[in-house]
Amino acid sequence: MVTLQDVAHAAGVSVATASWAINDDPKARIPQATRDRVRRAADRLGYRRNALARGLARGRSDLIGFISDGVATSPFAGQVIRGAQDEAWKNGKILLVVDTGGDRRMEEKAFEFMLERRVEGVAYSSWVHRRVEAPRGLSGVNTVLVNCYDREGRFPAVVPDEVGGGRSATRLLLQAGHRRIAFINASARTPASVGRLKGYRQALSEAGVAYDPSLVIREKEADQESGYRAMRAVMATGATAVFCHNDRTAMGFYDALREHGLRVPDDISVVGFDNQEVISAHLHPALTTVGLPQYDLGRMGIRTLLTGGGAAADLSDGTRACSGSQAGADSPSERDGDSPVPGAATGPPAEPAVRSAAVRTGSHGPQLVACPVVLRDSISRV
Amino acid sequence: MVTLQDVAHAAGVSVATASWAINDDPKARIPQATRDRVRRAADRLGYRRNALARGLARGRSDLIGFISDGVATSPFAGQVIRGAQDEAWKNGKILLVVDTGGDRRMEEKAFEFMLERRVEGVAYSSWVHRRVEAPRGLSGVNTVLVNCYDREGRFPAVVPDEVGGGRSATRLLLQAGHRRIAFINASARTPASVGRLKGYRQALSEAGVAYDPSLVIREKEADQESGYRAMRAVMATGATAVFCHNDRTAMGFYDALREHGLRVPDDISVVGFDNQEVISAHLHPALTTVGLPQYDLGRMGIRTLLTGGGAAADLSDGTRACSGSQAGADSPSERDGDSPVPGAATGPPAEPAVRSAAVRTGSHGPQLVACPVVLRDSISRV
DNA sequence: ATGAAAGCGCTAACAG
DNA sequence: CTGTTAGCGCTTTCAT
Repeated sequence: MVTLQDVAHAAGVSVATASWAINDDPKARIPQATRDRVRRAADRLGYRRNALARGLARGRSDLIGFISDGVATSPFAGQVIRGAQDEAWKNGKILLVVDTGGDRRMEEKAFEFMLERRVEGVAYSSWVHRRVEAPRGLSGVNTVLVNCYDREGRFPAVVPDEVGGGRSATRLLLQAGHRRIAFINASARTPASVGRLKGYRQALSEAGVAYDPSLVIREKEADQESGYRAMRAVMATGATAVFCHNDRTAMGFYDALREHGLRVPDDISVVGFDNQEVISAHLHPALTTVGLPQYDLGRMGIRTLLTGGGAAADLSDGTRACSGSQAGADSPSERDGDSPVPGAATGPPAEPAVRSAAVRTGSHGPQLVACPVVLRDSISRV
Repeated sequence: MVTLQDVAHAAGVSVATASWAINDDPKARIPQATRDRVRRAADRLGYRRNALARGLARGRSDLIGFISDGVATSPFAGQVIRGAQDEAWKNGKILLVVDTGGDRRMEEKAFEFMLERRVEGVAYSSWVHRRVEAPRGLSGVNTVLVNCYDREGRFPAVVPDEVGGGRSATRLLLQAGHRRIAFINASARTPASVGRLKGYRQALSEAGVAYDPSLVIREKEADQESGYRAMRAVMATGATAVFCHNDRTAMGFYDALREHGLRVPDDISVVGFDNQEVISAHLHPALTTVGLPQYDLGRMGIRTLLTGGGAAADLSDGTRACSGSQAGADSPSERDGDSPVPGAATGPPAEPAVRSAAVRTGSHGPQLVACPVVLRDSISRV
């Protein structure tokens, strides 16, 4: 293993100089010639920095912990990690990911590991948007909650804007001329069910349509079975459109419909939620739905962690703060510039993708990330 | 930040003694009393080991790199990570996960990061089972390929036993009395399409059923559309059962069937592949299918990395080597014991779950992991 | 502009 | 049985 000392020696300079050259430290004024000489020596010898030593000396690890209760469980979580990773990377940090499967014991072990590794913060994320019992052990560490929040609001949190999403979904139907719109909702009081219902009501109200409770079909779960079962009830209401709590529910609804010889969107328009691609993109006809801003949840989570707030960060790179319900329809485009990176040699690749995120930054409560509308073919004008 | 020195001081011993006590080093013979005294001092002060310093001193990081081209993309990859993580953990190691989204540039950066971190090995995994161009940079590092393999076989690899899986799927149908079994396959020559076809033929041949090429419907892709489209062709063959290349294909097939007023399994029996739960578990009727051994791929990958071979590892903990095609039907149960862990204080939680993996260990070619059969309701006896 | 040297927190000989 | 001490590889004053 070749060390900085070797490089210094080979380049005929001291280790100190070598160090400065390698990391091209701006505050060390070294002539370009020397820099190059060191660089070349390093390349020639195949030198590679030792992050352990570096971390020890600098007192920072450039590591960020990411605890998930289920990357595994869900087609969902993956994108969150992607977002988190990209943002971390952009700041010269790297993610230490642990999937605990929700196991408390594992969670604690995970903390232990991370703290020993001297992570600079930890993002605690949930598979499903929910309130969590903020695990003790988190206190004392720079923390952010992703796709979840704690009751006391002790930790900054970033979650999807369920209300805005429900509103967008309903608006889609309203804008297509529907007035009698059913809503198959889950009965458990989750952020999703409460929020989406609220959004549904807001949209109706905005459109001057009276809220009719009998149009809301409550199902215990929100899965295929529910949608399947709810179909009769929905059709009985005489609704011309239905907002399904999620894509899985919509899938079941499609099933039931087909068995009765009914068709989407001719007999009824449908909009889902979650944009679970395997389902929504491949149903017949493809399902118009509202997506979860997974990537952005991860991204904003890490950003919040790194800036210790988030609000400042939003403005700093073009992401616009909005009222929390213009959801996706017109979220601002944002180009990620090449932000300066600590330790230029380890700078991340430029992120070419243009991603968007409409974020509401309230001083109270979790940070809301807008849910984008995904237009497909399950709505017909009336 | 409290250091070992502080603890030593508080306990009235030297740092060396404190170190031994904390890590209860077996080869240091320290009276229990002293150990306890140190431990208590540590607890009292809230001491936490510094893995950076420790790693630097010991010359090992206890870090393993895991590069994925898509945790994000796929509901699949998650379980692989889980398996990898659990196995790593069991050995006192922790995973450094990077999702490159398949981007070459990012891949290289990922290597860089990992090598700087002095990972003890890297698992390079693909979202879909395929041959990969082993990225340069891997040479020189302890490596294992997961769910992929390189042409030259330079690296140890662990992949699902597609042949065995195809065979199991077909057998299921055969055992139910079917003789005319169609196979909707993807036409691209992927490990999945050639392997599953091979397995299909093997099963037929074993059952003394002649192979009839006209029963194999080739579709460009293997998605919902394909299944949907293939339905007519399948029914035209007069088959009483069909083996779909994957669950998505089966989903499309179901769709088409229903539109024609046909029913599963009365009009035709169906078996899928992949066990993509969102789909298979929730179709009507639920789809019998063959699963991908995702968790075990990850697990075996890391094990192979750690033991530098895999063969030895298999025998060492009860996993049986088999001929490579008894696939899942009767894979042995295995209980993960609490293997001894370097640095007892960081030992992983006991893994209570009983997982199984039938593995073929050939000296040539990738290590094969069996694909388990998942029985549901889409097959009827004939 | 560059070098010498003092750590960073811990481990592992080596002494006693 | 326990303490002393020399590193691990790098960063960062402080001199020069």
